[in-house]
Amino acid sequence: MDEPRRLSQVEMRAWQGFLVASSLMSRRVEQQLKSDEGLSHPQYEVLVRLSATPDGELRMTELADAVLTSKSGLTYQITQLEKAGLVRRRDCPTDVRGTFAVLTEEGRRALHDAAPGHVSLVRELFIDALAPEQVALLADALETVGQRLRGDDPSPSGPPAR
Amino acid sequence: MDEPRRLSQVEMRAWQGFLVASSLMSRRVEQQLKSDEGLSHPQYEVLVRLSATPDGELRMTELADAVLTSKSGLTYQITQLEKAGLVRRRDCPTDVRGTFAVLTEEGRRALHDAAPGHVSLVRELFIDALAPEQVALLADALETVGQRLRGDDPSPSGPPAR
DNA sequence: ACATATCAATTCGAATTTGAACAATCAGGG
DNA sequence: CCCTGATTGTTCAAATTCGAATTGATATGT
Repeated sequence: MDEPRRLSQVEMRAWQGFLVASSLMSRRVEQQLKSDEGLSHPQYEVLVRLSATPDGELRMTELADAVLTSKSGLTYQITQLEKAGLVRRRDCPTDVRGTFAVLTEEGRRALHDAAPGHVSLVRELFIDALAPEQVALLADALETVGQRLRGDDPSPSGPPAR
Repeated sequence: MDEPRRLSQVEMRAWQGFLVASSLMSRRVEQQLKSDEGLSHPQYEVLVRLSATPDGELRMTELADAVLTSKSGLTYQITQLEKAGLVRRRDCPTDVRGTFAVLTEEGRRALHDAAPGHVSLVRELFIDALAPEQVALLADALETVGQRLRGDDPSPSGPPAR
C-alpha cells in the first residue's frame, strides 16, 4: 500500500549516529570492564541490578527482563558469575520452579571496584562529550524511544487506522 | 587520585536510555531483517555500504572499518554473503594481498527488497517516536559522541594535564 | 639490493547469544 | 480433585563475535 518514505538527511544522521554510537560505545565499555575487573558488560549489569535490591537477590526471570537478555542468556551468565563467586543461586522457598540469583559479598566488592572506572569511561565518552542541555534532551528522546520499543506506548503508530 | 563523580539523575537517564534503546532496537532490527529477507543486520550494512560505491565494491579492510566490525568478523560475513550469492570476492589487481568484496546483481536485488521494510521499522520505532526537533538534536548529539568514540576529537579529555 | 617494519586478509579457538525444545511445577475452572 | 494452559529455569545446537596468531606481500631506509 504505502511506499515507506525514505529517511531525510537529518533522520539519516540521527539513525546512523545512533548505530555508530551504540556499536563503538558497546565495544569500549566491554573492553574497559574486561581489562579492569574481568567482567563483561552483561555481567556488570547483572551485578548492578542485584545490588539495587534490598536483599541483593532477584528471581531469574525478573533479572533477565531487567538486563534485557533472554532467559537462556541469563542462565549462562549467572553460571559464569557463580563460578567466579560473585553470585550464588538460591532456591525459591515458595515456588519449587523458581531460583533467586543472590549477590555475594565478593560480588558486591567486585561491583564496588569496577564501578568507578566504568562511570569514568561513560562520563568521558558519553556525558562529557555533550552540553548539559544535550544530555537532558537525549534522556528524554531515548526514553521515549525505549517506551515505544517496550510497547508501553500511548500511540504505537498513530490513532487506530480503522 | 580523583574520585569519579557519580552520574546525576539526568545523566543516568540518558545513559540508561541509551543502553535500553540500543539493546532493544538492535534486537528488533535483527529480527525484522532476518524474517523479512534472511539477512542479519551486519549483512544488511555490508550490502548498503557496497551499494553506495560507484562500482559496488570495496576493499575488505575499508568495508570492515565502514561497518564497524573486526577484520575477522568481516571475513566471516563476506563468506556467508558469498554463499548466499549476494556478494563475491575479487582479487585486487594492484596488490596481491588485497581483496575486493563486490555486490552481485542478486545482492542488489536483496538490498532493494529488504530496504523498504527496514526503513519502515526504523521510522516506526525510532524516528516517528520523536518530534522533528528531537531528531535533529539527537543527530547532533550522537554524532558528537561518535566523534569522540572514533578519536577524531578536538578535546578528548580537556587540555593535556601536564 | 636488503633488512625491517607495516599491512591485508584469513584461520583458529574461546566466549557468548539466541530461540526452540524440554521437564517440572503452578494456577484456575469445572 | 483433575485437566488444561501458563510459567520457570535449563539444556541444546547453531550462529556469530572477537582477538591473537599466521602467511605473504609491500613499503621504507640505508
